[in-house]
Amino acid sequence: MEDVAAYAGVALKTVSRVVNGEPGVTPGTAERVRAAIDQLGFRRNDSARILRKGQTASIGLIMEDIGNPFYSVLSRAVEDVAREHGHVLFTGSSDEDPVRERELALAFCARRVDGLVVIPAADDHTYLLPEMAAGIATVFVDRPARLIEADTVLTNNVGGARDGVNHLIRGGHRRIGFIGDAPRIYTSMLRHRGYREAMSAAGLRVDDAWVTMTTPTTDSVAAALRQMLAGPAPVTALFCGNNRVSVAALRELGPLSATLAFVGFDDFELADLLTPGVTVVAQDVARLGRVATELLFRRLAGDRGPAERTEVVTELVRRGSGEIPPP
Amino acid sequence: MEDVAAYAGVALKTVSRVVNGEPGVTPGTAERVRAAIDQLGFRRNDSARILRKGQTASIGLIMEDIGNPFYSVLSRAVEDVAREHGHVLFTGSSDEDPVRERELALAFCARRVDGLVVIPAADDHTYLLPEMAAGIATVFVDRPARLIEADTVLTNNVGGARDGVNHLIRGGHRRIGFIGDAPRIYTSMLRHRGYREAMSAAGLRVDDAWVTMTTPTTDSVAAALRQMLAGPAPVTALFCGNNRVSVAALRELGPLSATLAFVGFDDFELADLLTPGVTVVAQDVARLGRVATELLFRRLAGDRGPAERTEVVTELVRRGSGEIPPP
DNA sequence: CGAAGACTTGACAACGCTGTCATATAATCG
DNA sequence: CGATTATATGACAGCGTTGTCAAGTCTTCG
Repeated sequence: MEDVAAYAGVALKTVSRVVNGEPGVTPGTAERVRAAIDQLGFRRNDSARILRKGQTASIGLIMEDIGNPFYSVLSRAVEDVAREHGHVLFTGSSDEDPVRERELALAFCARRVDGLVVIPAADDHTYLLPEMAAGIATVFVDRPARLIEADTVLTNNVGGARDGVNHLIRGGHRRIGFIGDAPRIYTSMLRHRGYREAMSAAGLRVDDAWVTMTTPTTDSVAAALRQMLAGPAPVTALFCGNNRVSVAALRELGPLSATLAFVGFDDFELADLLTPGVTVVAQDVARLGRVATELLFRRLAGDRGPAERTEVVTELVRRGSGEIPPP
Repeated sequence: MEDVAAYAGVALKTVSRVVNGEPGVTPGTAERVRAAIDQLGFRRNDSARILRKGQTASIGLIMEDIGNPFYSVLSRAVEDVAREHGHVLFTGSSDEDPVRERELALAFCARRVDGLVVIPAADDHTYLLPEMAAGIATVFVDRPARLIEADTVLTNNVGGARDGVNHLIRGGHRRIGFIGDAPRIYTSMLRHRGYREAMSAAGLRVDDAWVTMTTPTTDSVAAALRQMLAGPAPVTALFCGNNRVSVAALRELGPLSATLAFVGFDDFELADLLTPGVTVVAQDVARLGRVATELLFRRLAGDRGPAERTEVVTELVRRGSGEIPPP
């Protein structure tokens, strides 16, 4: 900037004014400065600007895995809102590892992001308290913060699962299986609860052999299916707790999927192309990201109200697999 | 940091030493400083550090749309390599818009990222020359840079498309259709070339009605299919230029997909679950991202060789749809 | 024509950190 | 025990901006 100033024969500050479009510079002078900038290929160093202003115009997003379509769609929604506010976006994948989540969060905070959107993996977020006290706005998405008060945007997990299971019950099913992700995962736990609630509200018994909750692998899902389909009273319908589980189960079921009624939590691409089409409880992932990020920017704009908790509703999308009648 | 120093009764510089784990601090002093840090909730301000050191330990990734699984997988690979090198990652979606790509690139550069991984949309990248001259390493992925010399990592598009079409030809097909994305897109253009090459190498004629290249929409793909399946000599096989086109075509084909041989460029989730399973020319997207980012860090480590151009090979994955014989 | 006001421009400090170099203290050795 | 060396600590400048305030120039109007 000093070089530009010298080249244009003005003071440093005048260059700063031109660069930032501040008023009070004669058109002629401004033109000379711009020419010098072009000539010298000058670009403002935002690091210095950030240091001086204390505002980075950036936010951080921490999720489980950006490679997973669920999070990538969410990520895009967050990016769009950030962009509307002139912010750029840091992204990081925690792989469900609390240590890594913390590392990422602190790395972003050290870079003085203005705010943080977190899909939490940790079960203790007190490590964020000093950062939040220091003014870094934080919104939690998809799962709530643990041990601290914070803004949260969630899907209606219990209600959605209940809707899905009720759909099967209305179809005449009485023996319905459930395969979910590991129970320590918040959404997994709630969807399981929704399943139990729907069953018990309909006066239906749940056999232990019908329920499996674990990180889904080919083997674990195959075992779960064997277990619930064996014996004299096999399940006639299956509810899956998320899209990874659904896909694994459908893969394992193979041709059997034509006769076993199926509903999954989470929509996924091509669900409509399979035969039969896969009935799902769809979450509006983009909306989740959008709502959360808009809340974040409301905070950044100065909203100091108490922590908010928003729920985004789900939608039952019927495609055929949920409408298979019991044998 | 000054507060911490005062609290611990040492000089600023000593705090700096402790924070950075520099040698030459008595254990007792270090302990006192650490206590003060905890007490005051101090966190180093990386903005200042960056300004001082001139190194941001961050890289930027610009792609078409992080919400698209292709890019999100790539993004994850880039993130992993960045992490191995202790860098954080900015991401941004250009939506194929040259202006937006440029804005993002310059925004990242202004924040003084150490390097840039770009999946280009623009057809002129000279705007990056000053930045590259200023030392920002840049690697282009999936498509080459335009009008400048730069490191590039590409998929073997022509060869992959040729392989896919040859597979159909070996299956006995002589009338093979092609639906690709808009011809201005680099990969689209090359895959089209591969299709033409394979056909002409086999001495097969290509009817104009068999080829459509445009941004895929439900309507455009439906029209393309109608056109190539009408008349006395309809195509007996179809090759699609990317996964979006493939999915749209499969959706439009419906039950017809059981009789029309099909191969698509790009793998996609659940391709194995459809009936028949979808044969694809798979690119190793994660590898693409990994190779590119490793190249970037080689540059950052000081490698000043001439611009490199690497190709990543494709793999034909047979699942059934490509093995349907001609009627 | 002189004073008040409006506008343009510039000098300088400060943001929070790290690198350099100087100084004070402790350890080592002939 | 004094001289030398190793070690621990601190003072200070400077990274490239922007905010503050003062100074200079040009209008305007009584």
